[in-house]
Amino acid sequence: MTGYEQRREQVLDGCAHVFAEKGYDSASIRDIAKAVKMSSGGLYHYCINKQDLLFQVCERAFRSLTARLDEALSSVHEPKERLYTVFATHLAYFLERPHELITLTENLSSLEPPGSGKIRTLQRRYYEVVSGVLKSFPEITEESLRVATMTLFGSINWVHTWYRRDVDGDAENLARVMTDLFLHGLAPSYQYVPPSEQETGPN
Amino acid sequence: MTGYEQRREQVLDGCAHVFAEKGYDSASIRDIAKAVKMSSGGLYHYCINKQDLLFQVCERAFRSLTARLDEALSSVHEPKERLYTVFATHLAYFLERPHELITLTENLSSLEPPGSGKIRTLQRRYYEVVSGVLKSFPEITEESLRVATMTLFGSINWVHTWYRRDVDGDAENLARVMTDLFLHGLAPSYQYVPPSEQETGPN
DNA sequence: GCATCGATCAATCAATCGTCCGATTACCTA
DNA sequence: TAGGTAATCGGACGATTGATTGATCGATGC
Repeated sequence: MTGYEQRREQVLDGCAHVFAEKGYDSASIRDIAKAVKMSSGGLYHYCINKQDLLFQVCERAFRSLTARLDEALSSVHEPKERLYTVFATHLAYFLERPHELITLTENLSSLEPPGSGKIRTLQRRYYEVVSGVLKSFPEITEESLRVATMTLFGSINWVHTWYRRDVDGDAENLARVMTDLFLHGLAPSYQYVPPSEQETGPN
Repeated sequence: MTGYEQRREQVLDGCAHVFAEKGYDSASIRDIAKAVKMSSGGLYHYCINKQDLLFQVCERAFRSLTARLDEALSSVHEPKERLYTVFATHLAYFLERPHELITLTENLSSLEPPGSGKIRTLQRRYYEVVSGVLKSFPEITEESLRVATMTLFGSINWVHTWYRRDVDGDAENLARVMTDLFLHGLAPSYQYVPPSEQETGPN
């Protein structure tokens, strides 16, 4: 990796930090420059504008996250273990580089075309992989697959708002509890029936 | 309700719209003024500053959401039905006033003291109610209660990023699918055991 | 019909924004 | 050490920000 590329990595690290803590819109170029110990003008040797910085952060994060998941899933074939792998890989990445995933979940809506389109492609690919893992469970219906996948993403992407290392343990522990919740549910032996159907439906 | 209070409601509605669509930071006072058909100066008859507008939107949303959930839960006592009530109430509110809940989930981090503290109190109260519903399930352990509650919130608060009325149906349908997922899970008859424990643990 | 008062307006303030640019430094090669 | 390129700096630009002001509008009470 050249010196330029190394410095660029540092710049993107600083961007992720600032974006995650202040939000893209209220993070100024001068904030970022200060975080990477550079003048605001000097930043423009590593991007074409502020939008491009957000794009580069998101792209790098999505690519490395996807690469890790592909690698981890390649050696796991049992459905339940694959589900655990999804949780564990994503959560481990979050604990390792929280600012990147926070930027991804909190500031992706600030990304404008054409960058937003490219990121959406990476996002869709990640979705397909996770959705494929869920599809291997026989209980999943075509109707519930979409909701289940989105529910899983919601669960994972919300972690950064409440996670505390001293209370919630490491990624493996969290992944175990969440996997268990997704496999069992709260009351595995009962089927919920809305009140309007309770006279005729099973309970 | 006085004329002033009516106009104030309209102002807050407009704020919620603009905050939800542009985000608090990049929403300017002029954007809000245009949305409520008023000059930027005139807005300051209904707030002390821009922060106060965000606070008022969040407070109003949290109070009415909590009131609805309290009311709905007061006549439901069976655990599974109470869980469904949580989903249905929250999702119905989202479909009815999406901009308010989007503002709540996307822009709460832009709220500064002292307003943020007051909102956090309302938030905690809402958490306690939902957590209480989950606690009534015998399968819930003390360790998993926190994770389960936060997972539930993550699932619900993520809906605004993917929901499409034509694909995903109304609030009752969505609540039914999500309740089912939380009760059953994906593979209710199996218990997940991490690979490292597979030699000795049950499977 | 006059006075009063809350509501709203256009105009404006200093501050900060993203971006750009010429000057300057740092570093590598010959 | 000389020369050239890449990296960085500090200051400047016009535009926009949140906020404030005095003037004006319209309804209400007397």
